[in-house]
Amino acid sequence: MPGCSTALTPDFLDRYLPYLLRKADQTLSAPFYAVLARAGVARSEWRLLSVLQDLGDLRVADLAVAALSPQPTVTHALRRLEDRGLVTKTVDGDDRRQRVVALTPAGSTLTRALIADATLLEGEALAGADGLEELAQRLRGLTSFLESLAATAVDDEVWVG
Amino acid sequence: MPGCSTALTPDFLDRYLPYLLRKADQTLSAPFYAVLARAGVARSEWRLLSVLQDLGDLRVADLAVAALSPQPTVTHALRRLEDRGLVTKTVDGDDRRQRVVALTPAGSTLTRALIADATLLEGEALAGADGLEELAQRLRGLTSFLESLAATAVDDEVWVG
DNA sequence: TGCCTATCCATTCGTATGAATCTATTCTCC
DNA sequence: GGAGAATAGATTCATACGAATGGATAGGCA
Repeated sequence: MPGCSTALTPDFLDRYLPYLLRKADQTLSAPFYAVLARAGVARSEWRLLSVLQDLGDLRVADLAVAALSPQPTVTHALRRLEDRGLVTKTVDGDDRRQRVVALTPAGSTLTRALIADATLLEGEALAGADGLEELAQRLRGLTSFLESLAATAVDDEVWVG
Repeated sequence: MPGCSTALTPDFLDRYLPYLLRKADQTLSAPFYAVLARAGVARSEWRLLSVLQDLGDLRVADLAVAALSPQPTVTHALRRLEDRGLVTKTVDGDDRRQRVVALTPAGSTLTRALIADATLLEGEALAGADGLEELAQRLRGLTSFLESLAATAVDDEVWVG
């Protein structure tokens, strides 16, 4: 009898926060992913567009951080978006290594439409669910807690080595 | 002046639950991803291993659902894991279309070690954070709420069309 | 039984991904 | 001012990804 059919860590996943977070994300996002597909926008591209719409023009590195994506992935996606005329990249005057990314009017229009759809779908999906603002608050709090920990760890490394 | 530098939907992301979920996941998981990289296990593979360890032997389709991954992605990853001797696939006796996936002893050993690391890292990261069990509870509740909605919607489609 | 449909999983194939690396530019400090 | 370190971002390239599809098996029904 091959394999180890007994679950040796029962309910690990059911208590493992990353799994729960990912599962909630996927379940909640599924309907919107269909919208994106119809619009011909990849998920990685949507992340860039929504960040730009929300935060305004950004350098590539800042965009990568805000969009939770690795920098090369951002550069690739930006080229696709640029080819479609949805964003522009302009060399920063002060530091010519830097490129400032901005939505074009067409990009902004598309993004605002997508955000409207996302908001609508989220509202529909979550109608009847309660404690959402508290959930959001907890998630923000958890993330900033973790980020402050990471910052402290980095500082420690600097001090130690 | 190219672009639309004004943010027309300020704070959309800061209220958009999928973004918050994803951000929390990435921030929390980052240290463990380094562990996976050292172990030579891809994230998609880790998801399969942890599900198998947690739930026991599964058919490919069930594995895909539980691991939150598309079925072809699961099939690809399973081949890699099989090549490394971490899982086995056996044809089900009753229904010969089905393949039952099981961890090998080596796969189970590796997975238990990874789960131990994950648990340890999560514990370290979350030490000092409070209200975690409530957060987990809310996430489970949100997901099952969304899933019941989706089930209802599917039923509706059946009735209507 | 024979046919039609549904289901399970594998495969194909074009594209996206991201680790590693490279180039260009700026900063630091003597 | 010039050498070396540091940083921004582009590029390369091997690989993973997943939508679409195919092949095999099972179920339903005449």
